[in-house]
Amino acid sequence: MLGEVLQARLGEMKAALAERGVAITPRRQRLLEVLLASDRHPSVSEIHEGVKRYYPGTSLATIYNTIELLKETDQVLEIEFSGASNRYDGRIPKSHPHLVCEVCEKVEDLDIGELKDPFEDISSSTGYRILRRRVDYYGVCPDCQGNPLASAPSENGGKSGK
Amino acid sequence: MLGEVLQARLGEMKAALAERGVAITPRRQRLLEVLLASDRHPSVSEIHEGVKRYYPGTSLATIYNTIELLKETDQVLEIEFSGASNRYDGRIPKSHPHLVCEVCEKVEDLDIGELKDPFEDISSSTGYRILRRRVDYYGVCPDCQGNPLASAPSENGGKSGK
DNA sequence: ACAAGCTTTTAGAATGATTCTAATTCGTGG
DNA sequence: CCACGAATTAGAATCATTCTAAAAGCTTGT
Repeated sequence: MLGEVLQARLGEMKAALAERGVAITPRRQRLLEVLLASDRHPSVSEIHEGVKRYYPGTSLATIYNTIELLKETDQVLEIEFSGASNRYDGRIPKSHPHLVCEVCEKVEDLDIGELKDPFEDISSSTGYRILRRRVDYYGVCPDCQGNPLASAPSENGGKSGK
Repeated sequence: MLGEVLQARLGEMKAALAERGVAITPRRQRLLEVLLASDRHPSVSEIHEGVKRYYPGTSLATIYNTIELLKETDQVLEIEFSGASNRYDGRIPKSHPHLVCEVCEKVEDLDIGELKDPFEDISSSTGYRILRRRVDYYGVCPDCQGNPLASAPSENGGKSGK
């Protein structure tokens, strides 16, 4: 179960998709729930695993397709990485800062009281039409500082080794 | 020719590499010059092209290898993209904000008077050891707002279509 | 000049995330 | 029950990046 804040988000996402003219199929419903259930900023393959637990035959392409729809409707925030899988935030789809551990690849929300969003300033001083912002801090989380391999997601110490 | 500020940077980069114990080979010298000569935040393949003009047989692997050395010595800032090539800033290797045009894939430095770098604050409030920061704004540059295809780097409108 | 032992470079294969394609299946309205 | 568009699938294709093994280049000591 999701809790009422997340239930509200689920409703928003479904409404946005419906508005866009696409069906909320069982797989998509499940995908949204998996996305919202985790605060880990899941990757496509983590979401795939979660959906497959209910709908075993589900193809990866379905996850990519639906994520694309969510991006188009501004219902998910994509956090891109070049050497590893992208990560997704369905709980808070608008730009906000993250903390990324380079050892265990954890991605956390960083709560700092609205750092004076200079969207408008930047837009007017540069002439750009600003669509989104990325503010992320990269480092080593407390858990990984003592035992660098303890929380590693794979046998190679956390580097995805694309 | 590079101008004296960039000459100084070139010297720093070479010193850092030498300190690290690697040779400044002709190819590497040229690579550094190519990297510094452009304010376009070149990709690996752009750098490759620039080096090949002087040393035609140069392999892509050499560029990747040397970029890796520069990263290890904090002499280049890597700006990662998941659906396109990474971009590199050799002129200002420490974290600083950028403006990214999603149409023509231009990457520009954004000069806003040091936005109160909260490295220490974040470090102490979260326990993370912060290594670097990413602050980038994504949008559409003035050139691309009128004629969306005019500045497209490829025939598909700027999407690299990985 | 030569050989040993290093670093650098190379070509090509391997990897892995993402996207594309064509075919199949599903669901709904008639 | 059928037709039609949307959703889904398996697998191929793409592309940046990394890896590997071999070849080439330097440097030092003789």
